[in-house]
Amino acid sequence: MSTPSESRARLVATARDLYASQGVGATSPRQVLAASGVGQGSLYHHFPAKHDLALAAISATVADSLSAAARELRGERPALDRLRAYLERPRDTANGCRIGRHTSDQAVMSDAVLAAEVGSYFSGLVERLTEVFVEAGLPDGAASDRAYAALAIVQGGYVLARALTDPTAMQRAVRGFVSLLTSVPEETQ
Amino acid sequence: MSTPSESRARLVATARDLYASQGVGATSPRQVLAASGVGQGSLYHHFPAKHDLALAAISATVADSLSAAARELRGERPALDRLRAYLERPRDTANGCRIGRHTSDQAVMSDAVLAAEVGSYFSGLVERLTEVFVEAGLPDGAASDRAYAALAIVQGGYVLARALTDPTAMQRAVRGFVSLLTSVPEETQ
DNA sequence: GTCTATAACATGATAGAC
DNA sequence: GTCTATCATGTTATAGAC
Repeated sequence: MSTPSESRARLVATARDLYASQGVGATSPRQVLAASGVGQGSLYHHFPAKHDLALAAISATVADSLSAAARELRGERPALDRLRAYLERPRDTANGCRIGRHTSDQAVMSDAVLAAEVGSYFSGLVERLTEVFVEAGLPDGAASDRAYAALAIVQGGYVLARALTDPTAMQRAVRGFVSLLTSVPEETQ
Repeated sequence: MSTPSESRARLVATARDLYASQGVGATSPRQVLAASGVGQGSLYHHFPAKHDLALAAISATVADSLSAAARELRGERPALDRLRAYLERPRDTANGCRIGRHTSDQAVMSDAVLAAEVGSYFSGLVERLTEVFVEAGLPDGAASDRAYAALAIVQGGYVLARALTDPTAMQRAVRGFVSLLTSVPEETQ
């Protein structure tokens, strides 16, 4: 950030897009160059190695996605309404989760720094979701389990939608989960 | 299958292992050669292109996993007991789902034949799971939604366990889901 | 059916001028 | 900070002998 150059910003933005649609391992520095219109020398000036570009792109996406989720999950409405809105929000099922997809990407998971970045996204989400279930009246242990389940529904929904090339797969999974949540008797909520 | 050679079988077995731990895109033919101990000429004799080896390996894994799941999900015990056993079965959370992980693998998803193979795995599982929920007394629509949810829990559980490098993440997600299933009043089951 | 050699190209990165 | 040129290595095959 010493010199917030235009090229650097374009490289990161382009990398984020390509990583979202192709993954990190399948995206070469050359592809980022071509798509961003920036020259070869610039890339290696700002990002000495592929790792550095990946770190900049992934951590920016993690930060954006985490703060968006935090915004959605707090608010005035009842806790379970916010949760439901979060689960039912439209998602880019064609590409899968921008962060979650990296769990199958060797280029990310074999790099301890990048893998930690992915981990921080999910531990952040687990925290937010657990808070919501605690606010809804669940004891800590049950709230935590349910937070993991809610997150798994979303991540698994992406997998199903991609595998079946059917965006409604995500909606069905969410509906199947939400219908259980809302039909549970008050005292066990 | 015209000539069931030893080399061919070893190549497929090695490819299946490497695909499970690294993905398809990140696994080069050379790596398969080295790990299998087979020579270069043999590979390209049996599998003219990388696609052909990938198809053989993926379809074998799909067939195995599907028939294992079908075996687990039918039987004498009550439907929801079988479902619960299926969800709680130990899984290789270190590597993720052997098939599900391919939904983030460009080498697989950009190849229509390989992508269809992945799709057939999930549509098969959805069918089996829907049957179980129908048997448990749910109307068709709700049974289908719940099948998608159950599958998403498993696939999402893999993603969480990998991201957090914590095998218990899968168990928590499953527990959060199963606790909802079993606390729902009889008439809505 | 298996071997060795090698081709054609992409990848990740460096060198040095401007 | 950006450019062009180039490099060593890996990848996906092909060729042709055995």
